[in-house]
Amino acid sequence: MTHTTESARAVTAPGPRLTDEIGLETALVRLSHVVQRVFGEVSRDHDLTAQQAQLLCRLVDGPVGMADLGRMLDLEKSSLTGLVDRAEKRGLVVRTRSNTDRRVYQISLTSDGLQVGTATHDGVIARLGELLGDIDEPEREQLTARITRMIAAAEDHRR
Amino acid sequence: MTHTTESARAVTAPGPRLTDEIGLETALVRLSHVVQRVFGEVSRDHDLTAQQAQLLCRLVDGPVGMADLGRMLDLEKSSLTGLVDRAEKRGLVVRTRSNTDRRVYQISLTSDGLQVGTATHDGVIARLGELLGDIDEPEREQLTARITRMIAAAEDHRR
DNA sequence: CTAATATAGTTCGTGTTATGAACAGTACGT
DNA sequence: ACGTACTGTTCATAACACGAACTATATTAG
Repeated sequence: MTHTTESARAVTAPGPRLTDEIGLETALVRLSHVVQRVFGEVSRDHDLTAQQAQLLCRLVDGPVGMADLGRMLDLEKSSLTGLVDRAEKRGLVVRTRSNTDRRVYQISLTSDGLQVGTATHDGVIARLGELLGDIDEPEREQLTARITRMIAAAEDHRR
Repeated sequence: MTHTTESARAVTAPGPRLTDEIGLETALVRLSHVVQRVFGEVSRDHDLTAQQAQLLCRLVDGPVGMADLGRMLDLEKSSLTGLVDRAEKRGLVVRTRSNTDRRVYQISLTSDGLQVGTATHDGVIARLGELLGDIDEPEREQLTARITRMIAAAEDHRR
């Protein structure tokens, strides 16, 4: 039987495989990393953290309550409170009590937030467009469809 | 002329567009988010943070120096020091001085690290496979090729 | 060979991100 | 009116990430 706690010894690798020939799933992981990096770089250009930028991007289509926002961003409510706090302190975002349900705060962009949010959003889209390079319309649509299906599957899996 | 600093007023959105019909670039952002979430969930199942899991996954093919690791993970060296410190404290990873260059530390997995690293890796791949659903070989290859090209483009862009 | 420079990592101080538990207020069904 | 569910905050804690300053080793120039 194997024991879980090992002495701190290095273990030599089986075979140092080079970067060639990666599978689709691995490619997806790498791609995700690339997208995150792009997001981070563009955000930094606008003096935002990646998370703040994500937040702003989710608000450009209109105010959203904390709970919905938490679901969108996959954050615990306490995490979101902090994120919104900092964004509010920077004047990017405002909390407004809902009229219909006095528990909920509607989070909306200030005009500063809208400006920097759309700028970041557009920047990210543009950079991703560059990375995509030349891609004809059929492939673009097929790709979009495939990804959309994956996202839907992930959404399903969440119940 | 517009001034950068605005009073903290909410700005009403132009048009609350629903989730239908998103562009490819946006789909990529969402997909990236999904992949990150999967990574986080699987990591948590193995009592790892997403970053620790990323670290381990980068080491399964053999030891890597801190500098290379930093480039792989896109981390400043000071950030990486902390990440490796915590991983080492958990017995997942070991630092070994290189024989040829006595400045560099080779980071290698312990057998614990190898085990949990491959388990996490396999888990992520499996979950992504589920999300991909049925996909015939030609499309799979086309998709892999497209993504690989994007990754290469990103690598290029970094100089 | 020595001096200058570059590279590998760490340490330290600071700020951000993320979580869970405990809590307060509001809505809603019975 | 009561219990329950939901919305959001506070608090304590930990991981994460960065830049500047620093040590030590390697490399290059003269």
